[in-house]
Amino acid sequence: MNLHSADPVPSANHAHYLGMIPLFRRCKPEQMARLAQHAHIEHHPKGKILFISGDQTDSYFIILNGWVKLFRETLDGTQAIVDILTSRHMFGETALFEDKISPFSAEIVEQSTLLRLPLQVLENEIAADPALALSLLKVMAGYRRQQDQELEHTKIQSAPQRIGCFLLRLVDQRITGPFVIHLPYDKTLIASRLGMQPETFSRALTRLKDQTDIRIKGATIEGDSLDQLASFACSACSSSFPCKDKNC
Amino acid sequence: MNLHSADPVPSANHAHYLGMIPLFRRCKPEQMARLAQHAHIEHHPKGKILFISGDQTDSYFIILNGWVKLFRETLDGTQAIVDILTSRHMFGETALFEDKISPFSAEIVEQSTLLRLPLQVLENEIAADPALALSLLKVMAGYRRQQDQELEHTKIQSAPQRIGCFLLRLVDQRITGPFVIHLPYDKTLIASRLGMQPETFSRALTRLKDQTDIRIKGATIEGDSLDQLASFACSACSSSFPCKDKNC
DNA sequence: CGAGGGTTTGAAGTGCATCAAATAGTGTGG
DNA sequence: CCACACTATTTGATGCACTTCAAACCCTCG
Repeated sequence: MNLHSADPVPSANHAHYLGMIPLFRRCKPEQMARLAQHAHIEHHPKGKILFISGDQTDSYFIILNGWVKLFRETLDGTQAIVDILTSRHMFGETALFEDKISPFSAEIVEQSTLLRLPLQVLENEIAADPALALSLLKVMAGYRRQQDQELEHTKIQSAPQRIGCFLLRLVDQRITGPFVIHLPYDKTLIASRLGMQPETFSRALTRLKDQTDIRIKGATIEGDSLDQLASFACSACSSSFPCKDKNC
Repeated sequence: MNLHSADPVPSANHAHYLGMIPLFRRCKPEQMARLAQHAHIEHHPKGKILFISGDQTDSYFIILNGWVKLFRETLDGTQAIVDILTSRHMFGETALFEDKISPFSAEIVEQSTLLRLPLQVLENEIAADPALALSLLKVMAGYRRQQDQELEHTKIQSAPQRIGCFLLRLVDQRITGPFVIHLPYDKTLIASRLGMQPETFSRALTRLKDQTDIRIKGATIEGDSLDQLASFACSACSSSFPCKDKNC
């Protein structure tokens, strides 16, 4: 397996990908071209560490496909997962405001294709374009709200409720009829994403099944309506269902 | 007690306060004057609710003195405390990126003097001045890192460790000799700030005392060196002591 | 088929929450 | 200055949720 392969296609072609993420949605074509000017595509195998918390870094990334885990770890090796991201998510841009030091580590958890972009160019564009700065501010405010809710959840939701909330974020919450959910990655990884042990996850999922009407077959979960799931999961949440922005 | 008293002094005099907070430290005098143009000073008694999560809001605040609690609550009344702030802290500016809806509630926990400022003016200045936008981005990145660490702490630190970490944030971490710490507010409030019950706080503080060399007399805590406290509290933390920016 | 990782189940332990009650501390009016 | 009321804090007893350790099971893939 190749650890990293660069794509020879000219950078201008990569600008197209930038339009997929919220931060750059309103950029003008020439600005996108500048932002993408030194971009290149990278393929990474499962397990690859992109960078370590505390590292100096010059790049930020957009995920074209695959899954990436952001985490921090203590001296004794315990991991605290910051987030797990997939297609159309961006990461690493935070380093721009931390003296180019990344506040977390990043690891590929499913074989992934990434677009690597230079922080320097982003910095220049932000300094010159208040609209882009405002856009990034909005994105950061969103991160913050998401984190707020996560904190709230770990404090006041039970393990089964956190799982229910996690499941709700995997589907289109507007659908009213039957639904099918495919767990996007390992149950073990979901468990640590939710801050619990694999054993706890397994048992909590069983409890969730008993208390709602969902059915579980391996990594597939289905049910006849989201209502029961939502009322179970969201009863200990300050925001109401359906959750804005898929953050329960 | 008066619920709210406006100050008659012209707004230009208030610009001086803006220089105290990181966001505005580098602003030019005329920009500060514009930012402060509709500011006014408010005095609020303990218990006063400034605004409720979900409220439309037009103002942000700078605390001149006192203590303010930011929190969210669920349908059943459980509170999740977002932060507790004092002099030289700013709050409420997040609403700018959330359609002027505040994502949390704010309550005065100790009689406070606040400077109330209009969001609209801040919005205008940011849109016109990339340097100010960058400054706000830096502030927001700081919030994010702080939250990240808080999340990590609630997940992997024990109650006594969280208290130790909280204490370390109250002192100048560079001092090497004996130290004295005064708890800034109610133990009950500290407990909920740290996401635990008052009873748990009391017991955890006792356990912390047993495992380190600190001495406790009411709201005063002292010891001969921070080392032992730090090595106890920070062993389950991804950042190392002394903690950058007083965030252990 | 057999090896190995992911997942589940069982049993026991730990830490925090909860309920209840005692104690300390603070401010009040007499 | 004292007694009282009220709140903050501590202590005790008990319960529950999650963790930990151990082992079984299952599923995939060579």
